[in-house]
Amino acid sequence: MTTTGIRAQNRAAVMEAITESATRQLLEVGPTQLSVRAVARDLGMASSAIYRYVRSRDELLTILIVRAYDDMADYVESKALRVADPVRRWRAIGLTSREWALDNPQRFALIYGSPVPGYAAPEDTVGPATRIPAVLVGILQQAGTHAENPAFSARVARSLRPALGDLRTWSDLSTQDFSDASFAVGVMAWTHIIGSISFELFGHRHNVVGDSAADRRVYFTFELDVLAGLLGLS
Amino acid sequence: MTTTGIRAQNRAAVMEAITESATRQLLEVGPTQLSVRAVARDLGMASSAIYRYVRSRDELLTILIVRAYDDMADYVESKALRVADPVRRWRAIGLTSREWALDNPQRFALIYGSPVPGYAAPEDTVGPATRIPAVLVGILQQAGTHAENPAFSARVARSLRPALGDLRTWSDLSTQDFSDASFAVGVMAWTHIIGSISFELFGHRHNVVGDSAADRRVYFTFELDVLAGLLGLS
DNA sequence: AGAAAACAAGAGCAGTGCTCGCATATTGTT
DNA sequence: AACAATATGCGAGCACTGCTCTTGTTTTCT
Repeated sequence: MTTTGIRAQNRAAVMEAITESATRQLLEVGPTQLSVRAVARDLGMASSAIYRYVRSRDELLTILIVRAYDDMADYVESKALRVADPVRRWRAIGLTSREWALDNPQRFALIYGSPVPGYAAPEDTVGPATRIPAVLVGILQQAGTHAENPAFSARVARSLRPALGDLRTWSDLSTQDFSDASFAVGVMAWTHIIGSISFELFGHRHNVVGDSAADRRVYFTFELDVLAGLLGLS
Repeated sequence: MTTTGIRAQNRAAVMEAITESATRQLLEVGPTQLSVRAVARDLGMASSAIYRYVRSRDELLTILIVRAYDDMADYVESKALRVADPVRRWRAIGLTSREWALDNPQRFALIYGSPVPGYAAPEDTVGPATRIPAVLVGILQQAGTHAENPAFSARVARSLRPALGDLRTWSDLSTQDFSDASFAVGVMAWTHIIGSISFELFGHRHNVVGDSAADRRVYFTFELDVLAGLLGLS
């Protein structure tokens, strides 16, 4: 095994130190101001040495993106999977997602704000990015097909179904436990959670919802309840 | 009048040339890569001369932000205000907002993505930013209080009302034409429009909704219809 | 006409991402 | 054990960035 080699061990340690220092800088100055040279200074090594471990600044940001997705999913799962009731689990997903975002605004902006690298979302990110939505899918499966609102179930059957992605990507269960309508509304619900948090974090709630933390939380909870109705959970 | 002075005229012309060149660069390379020096090069002037017209790079970005808000509102208003029927006007707001965003992804990211300057959203931006929501508020006023869904009207009266901003900021009409519940759901609707467009533009619809432009449009229209039901418009 | 203000240009500072050549230290192979 | 291949670290350097300061010129106001 090469893992016992001095070099391999050291490499892993340095790699960890780089991401750790970069994460710390990210929290302080934000994604746009994150500097490879500053990370090198922080670690006491030459700036050129960093490039032995990280191909470019964009690759460093990609690493931070993956870690942010995973950390957020860890946090949300640790709280939401405790509660079994579908409605309460749904609310837990929303509230803990928002909590994590308020505690890590720069990291939230990194993953859900405007993409900082050119445009390519590397494949490494899709797995961690879908962990929380996967929990939401589980709720909808558990709750059954109650989201079959006649108002749009006809529309779904007619034209929406072919526009949706493959449901089997998201679950091993048969599709009869998880209708297209539920999936369509579930995507809406997740979109709204992230959209609302983004609005709050990026300053678009000014003069719309009260500025206090309590007001913001009340309104967000209201949104979760409306969405629960849409999901057929209430 | 100083406007007839050679210098004042020239200053206005240079100012316009700067923002015009900056906008062009914004479309090409995005907000993060926008460079003051490149604008100066494009205009054939020394880089230091730009700072006679623009205090800093952030101020230049703020100018572009205001223009983006205004251009988007111009476009949406020019289409949506043509149709009188509330439901159709609502759909027009959503569809034309998305159209503008797809045609101007970098400018959309500039105003609705992660804030590029430190954190301060200058006061100059709140006016242009609320033009489209104001149209939406007009629809809700015209449609009356049909959004009084009993499911959450009680909740609104109980705890949500004090968390909302002052309605009078948004309209001259009396509040009896425009309930708190309508306002609360209206904010949700606008939040969702921007959130959904952001998801689509920033790559979060991968493997969720089909990749074709037609699929994306079908799903977005579905969202608009669901929201119309929420708004009490359908 | 002369003072005051506005403007343009260049040099320069401190910082950035990234590359290249060179020295050193650790590996794998004869 | 000796040697070659490889991995790592360092410093210099390139081209770029935002921004400031000084110097000289042009327009405006008194």
